[in-house]
Amino acid sequence: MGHDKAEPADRSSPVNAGRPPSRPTMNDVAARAGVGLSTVSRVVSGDTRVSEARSALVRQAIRELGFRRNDSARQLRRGATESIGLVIEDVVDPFFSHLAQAVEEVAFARNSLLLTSSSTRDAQRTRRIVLEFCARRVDGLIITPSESDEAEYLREELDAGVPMVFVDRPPPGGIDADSVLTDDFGGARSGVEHLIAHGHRRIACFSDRDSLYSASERVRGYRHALEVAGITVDPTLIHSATPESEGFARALARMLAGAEPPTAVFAANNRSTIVLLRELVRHEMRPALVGFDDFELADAMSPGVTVVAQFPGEIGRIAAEQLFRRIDGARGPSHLTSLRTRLIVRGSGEVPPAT
Amino acid sequence: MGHDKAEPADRSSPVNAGRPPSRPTMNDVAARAGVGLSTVSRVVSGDTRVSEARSALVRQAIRELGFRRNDSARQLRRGATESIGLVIEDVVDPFFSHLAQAVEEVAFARNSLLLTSSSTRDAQRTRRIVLEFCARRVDGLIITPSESDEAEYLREELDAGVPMVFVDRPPPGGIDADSVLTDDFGGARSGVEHLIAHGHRRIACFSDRDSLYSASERVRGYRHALEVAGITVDPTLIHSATPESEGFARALARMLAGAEPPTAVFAANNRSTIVLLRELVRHEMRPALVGFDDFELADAMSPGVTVVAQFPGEIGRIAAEQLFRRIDGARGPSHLTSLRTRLIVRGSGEVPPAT
DNA sequence: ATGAAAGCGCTAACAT
DNA sequence: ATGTTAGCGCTTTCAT
Repeated sequence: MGHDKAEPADRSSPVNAGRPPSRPTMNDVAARAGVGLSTVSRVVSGDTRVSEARSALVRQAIRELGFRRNDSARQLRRGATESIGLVIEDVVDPFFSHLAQAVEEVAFARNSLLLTSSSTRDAQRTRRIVLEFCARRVDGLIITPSESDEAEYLREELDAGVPMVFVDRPPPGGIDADSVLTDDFGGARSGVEHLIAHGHRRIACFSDRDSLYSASERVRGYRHALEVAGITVDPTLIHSATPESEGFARALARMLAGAEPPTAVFAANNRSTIVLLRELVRHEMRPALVGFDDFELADAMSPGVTVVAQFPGEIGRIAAEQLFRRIDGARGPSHLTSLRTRLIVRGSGEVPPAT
Repeated sequence: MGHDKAEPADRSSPVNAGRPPSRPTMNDVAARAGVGLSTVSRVVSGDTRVSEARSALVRQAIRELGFRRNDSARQLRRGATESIGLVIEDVVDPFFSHLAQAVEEVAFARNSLLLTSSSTRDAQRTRRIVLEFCARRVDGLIITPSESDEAEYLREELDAGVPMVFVDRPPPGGIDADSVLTDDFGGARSGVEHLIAHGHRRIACFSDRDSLYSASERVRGYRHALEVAGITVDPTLIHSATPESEGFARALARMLAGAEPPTAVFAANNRSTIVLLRELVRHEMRPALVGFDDFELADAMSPGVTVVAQFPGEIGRIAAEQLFRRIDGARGPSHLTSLRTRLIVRGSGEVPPAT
């Protein structure tokens, strides 16, 4: 006696040794504990309407068998997965990892599992990830849309009842959904105004591809600040391309070697800032610099780097909370949340123009 | 005609407007296409043994209905989820985000979904995440064990047939499983030897809590390097605590203000390096510095920061590949993979001792 | 090539 | 308080 129980025949039999030993089910537990199936279900689900005696019996059997509820079955039956999906561009980018961290905290507190995947800025990949998440029947989605997202499949899923919140960029293709964004225009404007206030008139701008919402907004803010100050925008001082690309360093070198080199640089995103910092060290040049998006060690550089800080953690937290509100059934019109930036003065933005 | 099909009664009915409109199933598709259920299943699963005519019919119906296969049902039936779980400490830490990125790439290439959660170095949370992943029946797990992991539940899951690979630290509690680690001892030793070679004899060491495997290994490497060089280890020059803690900056200040201040500092992890860099800038002190683990902008500091680089991406890639080998049925004895570090010389480690 | 039917492991009525 | 039963939506024999 002791182990001649209702074990499925294939478990730990020599012939089957080492094969995926299909795990015990609630039925196995019920048999072992000598109770009904639903009693087991109740105990596992924390339903209180079970006598202490039977409950103990069940818990005992669970322990002996190493039972773990199969969530696939639970999800199928209940029609909800208690999970949400997050599509970001790149986990390695601190902006997105902070965003993801905040979303994870909210999800964790709600007992929801977070599925995160990186689109690597590839619209095809974004699409594949979103559809995969939907096939897994996530309760909702938080998405950083890729620049060229054709919105059709998103709209379909939205119509099918999957709540979505878009972050860092507005919903693509005029989709009507919640979104949480940084005030890119205002932030860029304030950063450039800061440089102007310190006497600069030749200010270069290094952004990202113009097809990216945030990139183009920031360039717009840059232009606006100049115009308001009565400074003519010089297009040769604007470089819009992926910071990782070859041309970036070359564009900088060209500007610095020009007839009227810029005395200040506005780096419109964290990767631009880093590339520029590296290049400026190499060239031993020290123009004034303001970066968009704060970064670790900005205060340990010499001089410290003045930045327009945005708040990725806040974006993530607000987006997740809004998403759960929708999941809980909130029906109102879609929200657009725009987050103010904050200028953090550290030294690099206050360097006066070289005379 | 046109929409009087076999729709479940509750879909898009006025009374139910806006409620989770339960999505169409394969049955709905079959009815609409006028074919059998299994034909739909075959088409969706890419089974070729379906006539082109019927296949087209099915795909048409799928499009019209916006059908997406319910993976919960599929998983339940098939007994596999095509997903793996990854438990890291903190997504925001570049070490872990690079690790996660590499795992994601391998999983993506295998059509497996990656579930990532952060333990925040909390053993309870680690446990909850692991059990959650197991309830979802992930095909396998990659785990950074928390320092105080009691290994029992891990062993149980392992015995239940869940493949596991441990990263950055060996399997806890003598569990017999694959692992992928950095050569922490050797790396620390080489970093400290580099400082010694540049004439330093008073070398401080800032590590993490000693209960962390990698932290204690690195301190061991530090001690070993000193001993081999015939330098007496001064315990007042060793600080082992979470870099985020209050005491860290104070410990540094105390050492620098001491009778025989260190002329060099060994920072045993990336967060220590960053905290130290910040503090040294504040104090305007420039002792020689070697950090363990490379970081962005290490080359843009002045001087550039010399580091013992480890390769989190490699760790992640190797761990994921090993995991999938196990998932595919590989049965051999467990592997321990140890990755060499590389010293990257940038300036801060070559500062001579102050005279 | 196609369809009918069984059943994966669970939850939620519905009995008792 | 407890047990019985009917599915959730899919895959997979097994017939045809």
